[in-house]
Amino acid sequence: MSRSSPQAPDAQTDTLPRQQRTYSIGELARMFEVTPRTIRFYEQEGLLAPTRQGQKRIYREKDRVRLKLTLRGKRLGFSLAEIREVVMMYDAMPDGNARQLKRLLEILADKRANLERQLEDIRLMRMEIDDVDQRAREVLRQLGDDV
Amino acid sequence: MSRSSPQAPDAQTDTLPRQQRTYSIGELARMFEVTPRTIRFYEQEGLLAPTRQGQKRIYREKDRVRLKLTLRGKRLGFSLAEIREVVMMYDAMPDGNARQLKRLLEILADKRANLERQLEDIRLMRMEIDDVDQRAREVLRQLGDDV
DNA sequence: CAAGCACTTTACGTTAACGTAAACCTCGTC
DNA sequence: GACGAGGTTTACGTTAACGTAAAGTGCTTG
Repeated sequence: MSRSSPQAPDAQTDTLPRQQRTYSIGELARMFEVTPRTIRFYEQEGLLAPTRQGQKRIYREKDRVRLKLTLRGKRLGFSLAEIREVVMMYDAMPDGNARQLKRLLEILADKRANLERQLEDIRLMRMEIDDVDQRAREVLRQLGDDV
Repeated sequence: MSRSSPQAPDAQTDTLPRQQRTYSIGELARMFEVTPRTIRFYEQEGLLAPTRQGQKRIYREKDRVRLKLTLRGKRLGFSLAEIREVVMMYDAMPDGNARQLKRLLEILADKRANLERQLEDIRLMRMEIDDVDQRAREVLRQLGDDV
């Protein structure tokens, strides 16, 4: 699997097949509308593992994807610890022992259950919002006659 | 709309039409699997407004529903501030002026958009979970041949 | 009446997830 | 060679959402 690293260190801009593209912290931050601080924090929490070029962080596709997944998880209300749990086990999978793998399956089932409940919650909350919306429009309409 | 309050202050147990039932803080806490502290905190944050009987808090149906909605909102990752915003405006609706109502509609649209994005997030995350699950089972199967 | 619940208030503690500030490199460029 | 744009580390600050502990109230039950 180890591919000989290309010796051209610089000269990348646009024509790269995306698998080899790299990103600076600022780039990623703009892409996902977060601050660099957030990205560094996620690294510190073990969610990202960029390489270095001198002292600067270099992010690969893998890191970008991880960041995306992390932010998605956050939007769904997962804690960074929960997210890390899955992500790290995913990485440890190839050489994972059976116990670890079964544990992973458990966690996944758990997350899935969580998602299902969220779906139901969304359904219910939608209905309530629609309801409130209706009423508000009603009142507005009647107010309109007055104005 | 004002119904004369029934004079029997005690003697309630089971036969009440649920609209008149009241709850203690402990009851509610058990019902929703939260601590009394949480419920008091929500009151302090303006999400609940129980009446008092002496110094004890008395919760009505309305409070129970609010608590339910609040917890649902929390499961979806909303902050208490966001939840309060909607809940309070909902209460202020009947005599709401047009500006307030339009603001409410804005907020609702916002929440709705949020929910839609969450739906998409859930869809994607489900797929990824399914994927990881698949792989894990694969590895487990091959490991099974070995064991 | 002592004991035990269930409740109360007050107040300080804790955790997660960053924000913010200061002080320092390291380029390209004017 | 000063400087501005990006990057770095270190470290303290902040906010939300409660937890936890202490000390008191009020009822009812042995």
